[in-house]
Amino acid sequence: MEGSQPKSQVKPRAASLTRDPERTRAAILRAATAEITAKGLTGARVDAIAARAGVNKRMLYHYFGDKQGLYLAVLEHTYAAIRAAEIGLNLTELDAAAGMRRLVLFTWQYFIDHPEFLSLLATENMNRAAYLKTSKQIRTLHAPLVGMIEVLLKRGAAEKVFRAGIDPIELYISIAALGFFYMSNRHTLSTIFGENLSAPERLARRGEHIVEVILAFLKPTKS
Amino acid sequence: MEGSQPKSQVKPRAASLTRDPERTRAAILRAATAEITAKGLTGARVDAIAARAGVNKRMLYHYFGDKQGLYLAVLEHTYAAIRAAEIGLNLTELDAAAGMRRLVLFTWQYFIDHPEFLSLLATENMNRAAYLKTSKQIRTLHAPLVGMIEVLLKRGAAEKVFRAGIDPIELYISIAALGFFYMSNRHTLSTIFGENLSAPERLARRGEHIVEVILAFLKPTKS
DNA sequence: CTGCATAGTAACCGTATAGTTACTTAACCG
DNA sequence: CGGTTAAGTAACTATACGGTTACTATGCAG
Repeated sequence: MEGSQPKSQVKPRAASLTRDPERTRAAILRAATAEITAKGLTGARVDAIAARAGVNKRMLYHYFGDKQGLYLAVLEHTYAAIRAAEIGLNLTELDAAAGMRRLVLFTWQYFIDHPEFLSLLATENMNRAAYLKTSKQIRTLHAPLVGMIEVLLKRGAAEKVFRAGIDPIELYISIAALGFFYMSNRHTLSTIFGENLSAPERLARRGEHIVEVILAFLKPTKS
Repeated sequence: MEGSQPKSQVKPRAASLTRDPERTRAAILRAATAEITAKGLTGARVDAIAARAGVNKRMLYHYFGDKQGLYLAVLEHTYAAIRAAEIGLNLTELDAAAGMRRLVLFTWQYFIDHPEFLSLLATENMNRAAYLKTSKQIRTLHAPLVGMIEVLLKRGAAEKVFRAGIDPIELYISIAALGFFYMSNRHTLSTIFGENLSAPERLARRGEHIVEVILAFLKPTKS
């Protein structure tokens, strides 16, 4: 352990000193995501991002132009990540109700696992979606869950286990809302109610609650 | 209109030049609320707040200590306002289902009318509720809607129009979530879906959707 | 009617911050 | 292998920003 290896000193510090644009770019993006989602766009400091990434500040400007360009890259990267995860969801083997349950729980779990996505959306909505509107990339990334919901609704209606005439976008918003609000506002809610809403058992309970609410809404009225 | 009144010139400019601590304080608070809810705490500029309020910047420090003190005052004032509105809600004359409908629509309408409340909560959650936790005032301001929901749930269960065993806090969070998320994320959602979610008819439709979702969840299962 | 506390003004200040300049060094291509 | 391009560094800069200093004016208590 304490011995030095005089033999193979060809590139002892190569891994960290060798130039590697992709790694540097990725490190900046990671650091920026952490800093911006923790402090917001205006609260984030470019010096802090550079320090966190372990790169010279100049590199942020080299790769991303300016702070706003970096923010846009973070936004696009984060949206691309959730879209990719959504596309990985396969519901074809399940019946309509089980498929809907899986879709709802998938969404809920994604929010639990990716608080940075919630923070970033909050930040971008404070900006009135100004950056999102400029991103052609994100606007071509259609939300696949809406399409999946549409299919489930049709199948469910055919199987007579769901009501007909439900708007998939309205439903998608509700599924997202029930999880998003709980997670994104967990700090104020926990304070107001004097309960720790982030406790694992509380999160599991919330997931079941959301499923119940959505399935109750979809259930045909026996009249 | 154009004539001057030479008679009563005792205090011609009195209203704007006379000292008036309460009015000045209120003007600062109003301006700070607008600036902070538009830009966030870190994005808000004390010079902008002073200019908007039409007062000397020094006065912000005179009345509120520093920027953080001003933010806390905005937070407390905004929470006090919603609590006051909630207390004004009277559901005693309605049956359980009608009462629940009114409570849900009241919450929804409050979010529509008070976007500053939504922005401020988003900002405070980015702060991980750090300021809320320091405010004894807000923490003594219990959410009255939870109590009202509890009463409605009991009455509804007795009338056999609601299921039994529903947690009022979980339900409160869901009622808030279905409206809050839609409004607070309306900019990104409108962009993604290419629809204007802020259109009045869309808001009305959303209100009815939320009522439907909540009442379906409360409905007893005929099994 | 005066003097003292408080409301209010204007100019100022230190520093934090986004962004730049001027330069060096590695890598790759012909 | 040499030279052009891109990756990377260090030091710097202009300014925006939160906060302060030093002062003036008002109004009310005694």
